[in-house]
Amino acid sequence: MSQISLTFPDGNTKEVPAGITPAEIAEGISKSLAKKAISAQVNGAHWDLAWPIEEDASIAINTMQDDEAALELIRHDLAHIMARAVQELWPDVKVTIGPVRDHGWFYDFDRAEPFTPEDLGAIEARMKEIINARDVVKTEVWDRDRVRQHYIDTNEPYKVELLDRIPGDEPIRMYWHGDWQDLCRGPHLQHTGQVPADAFKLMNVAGAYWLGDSSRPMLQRIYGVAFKNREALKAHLTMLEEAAKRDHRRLGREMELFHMQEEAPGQIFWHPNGWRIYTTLQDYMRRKQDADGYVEVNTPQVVNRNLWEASGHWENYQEHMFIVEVDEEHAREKTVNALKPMNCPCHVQVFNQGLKSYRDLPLRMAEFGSCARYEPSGALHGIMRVRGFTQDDAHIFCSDDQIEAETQKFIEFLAGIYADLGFTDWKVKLSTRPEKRIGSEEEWDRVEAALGNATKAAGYDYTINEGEGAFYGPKLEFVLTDAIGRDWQCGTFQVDPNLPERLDASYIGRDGEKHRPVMLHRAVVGSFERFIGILIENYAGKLPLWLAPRQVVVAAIVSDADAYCVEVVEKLKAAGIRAEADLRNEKINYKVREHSVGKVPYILACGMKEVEDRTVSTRKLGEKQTKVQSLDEIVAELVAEAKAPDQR
RNA sequence: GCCGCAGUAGCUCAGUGGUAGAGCGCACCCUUGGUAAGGGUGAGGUCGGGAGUUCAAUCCUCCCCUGCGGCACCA
Repeated sequence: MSQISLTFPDGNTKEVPAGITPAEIAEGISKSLAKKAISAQVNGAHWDLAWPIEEDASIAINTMQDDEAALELIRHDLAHIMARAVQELWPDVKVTIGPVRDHGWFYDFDRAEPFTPEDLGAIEARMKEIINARDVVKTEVWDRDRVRQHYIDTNEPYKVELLDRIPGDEPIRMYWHGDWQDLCRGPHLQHTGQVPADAFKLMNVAGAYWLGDSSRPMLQRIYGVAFKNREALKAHLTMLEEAAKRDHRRLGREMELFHMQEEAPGQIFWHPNGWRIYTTLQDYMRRKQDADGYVEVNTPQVVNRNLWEASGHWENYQEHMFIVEVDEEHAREKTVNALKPMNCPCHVQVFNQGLKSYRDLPLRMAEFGSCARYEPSGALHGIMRVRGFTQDDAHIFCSDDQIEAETQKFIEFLAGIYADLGFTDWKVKLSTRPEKRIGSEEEWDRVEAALGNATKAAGYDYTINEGEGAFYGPKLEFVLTDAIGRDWQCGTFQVDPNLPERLDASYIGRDGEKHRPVMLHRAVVGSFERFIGILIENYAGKLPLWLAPRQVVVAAIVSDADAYCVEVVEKLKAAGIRAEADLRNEKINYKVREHSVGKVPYILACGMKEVEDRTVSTRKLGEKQTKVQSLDEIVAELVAEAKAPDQR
């Protein structure tokens, strides 16, 4: 038998017979390691203890102390255990796939009846029985035809299809625990009892298309979460509760920011508090844009079909457009219009007025453009995904050789805004040429390189989103990570030579000839509606003072202090602070609680002591202790803190 | 759009084949209270919309709308 050389984590090497398994290696090291071992890393790959090693390799034995390997195995095996439990309870259910994901796993089933919450309880109970049975996991490599015949015989059509999708040269592994069998690439634990029985939970059932394809059957997906121990599971469930508390739909109600109702699905009724956030953010963006060389325009909402046909939207985007037909009294035919889903065609119309010179470029045309898109009903989500929204949109008309410089300028612009708004953790993705595209390979090469180079020049790294660009050009996407680790794609930057062509935009070059400009579509926050939702959730409603709709409530402790409270409010208002008095016949405890729930950043309480000393008792949101300050002191402090970041 | 679940007072929710309840909020009264809910009284609902079954429907059936969780979508 041939020998192979294994390298251990400590750098030692050992000659062993080819075909040795990690289980045997662990056994050779120590009895206790053999007992604790759960899997191995072989040349960096996650390796089942039972898989033979046939060539020279580096090897490390994993135990339950190795979090990544342990969680992977626990979650993966739970997917199989759940599938087995389901088939034991309902033998006619067809199994499909069940990958590890996020904090757990999911498994998709084909079953005529929907799973109910009671079913989930039954499945969970059955899973615990399987775990307690400590069934040994067995593995065998089968040849392809045998697997296919097996799944034809057992009437598992999805497995047959999966089998056919496995590349021809990969070994096909069959696993068992108990009598239950599955096709799976592994690795696995050694027996079901290694899975902690009290550290998982089935969360919910949802529909999911087979292979993610909306033309394929809808399956039922059961989601589960799993951890190494019960404490970790509990911590996760607590985290979910905390996340639910910062849900912008809930905070939107508690802070009286907005509401939505069924007469206008996907559109927002902004209340005074919410609209204050909106206009504050928009004012800030306008100042930033003005300072960065943009000109602001405003264009029509309802635009005739002719323009959408010329731009290509009528052909490619019509299903997402609100169509407005108007019977004009004297017209022979109805005129057909659409609410604009995007601003770009209108901006080209502005550009096309009058002859443009190369001296006018780059022309940075901005609009807080109100758009309407008929989003699929299932996509709507609070104020994050809506049918009526306003973008911080702009189009930069420029020549080819200005693309790179404009890209870099934009990234620097965006970075400053994200920092001002409290987001320092964000990344750049470069989406490259898709399969269906226009333009030459040389053009794509050049423009993709321009975007990549500009990103680096601005001081940022990027990852590639292969094939995710628009059909007319590549794009950059800016994804920010919020306070609880969720990613949101907000900023975008797209190179578009297509629309100027379609809408016949041109400028006169230095050579006196007509040239075609390129358009750079760009946005920083994306839609104000969605971005405000992100801000609310990121800050859990505790917005920085400059964005907070109600900045200060002056609360009377006794009614004899009412007049003084009003005086304090007037003084704050005169200094530009958004302040109101709370003179209601309630105890200070009640007022403090209510305004804390309403996320008011500062409560200034005033009783007779404050009246006599002309002071206030300041309580900052989220803090328990209070501070007695003179009127002048608190006004000065608040004025300083309430300044927008660009005005400090 | 697809699968599943849900829709009862402003909010959170309970409930029943015989025209409905709680807590909070709201109004009024008492209380003037020192930093996260003081007490009392009262008002408030076409039980999402439509059709059907029934002597009778908020409750059962069907259709629609909206929301929620996913999936798909996000030229």
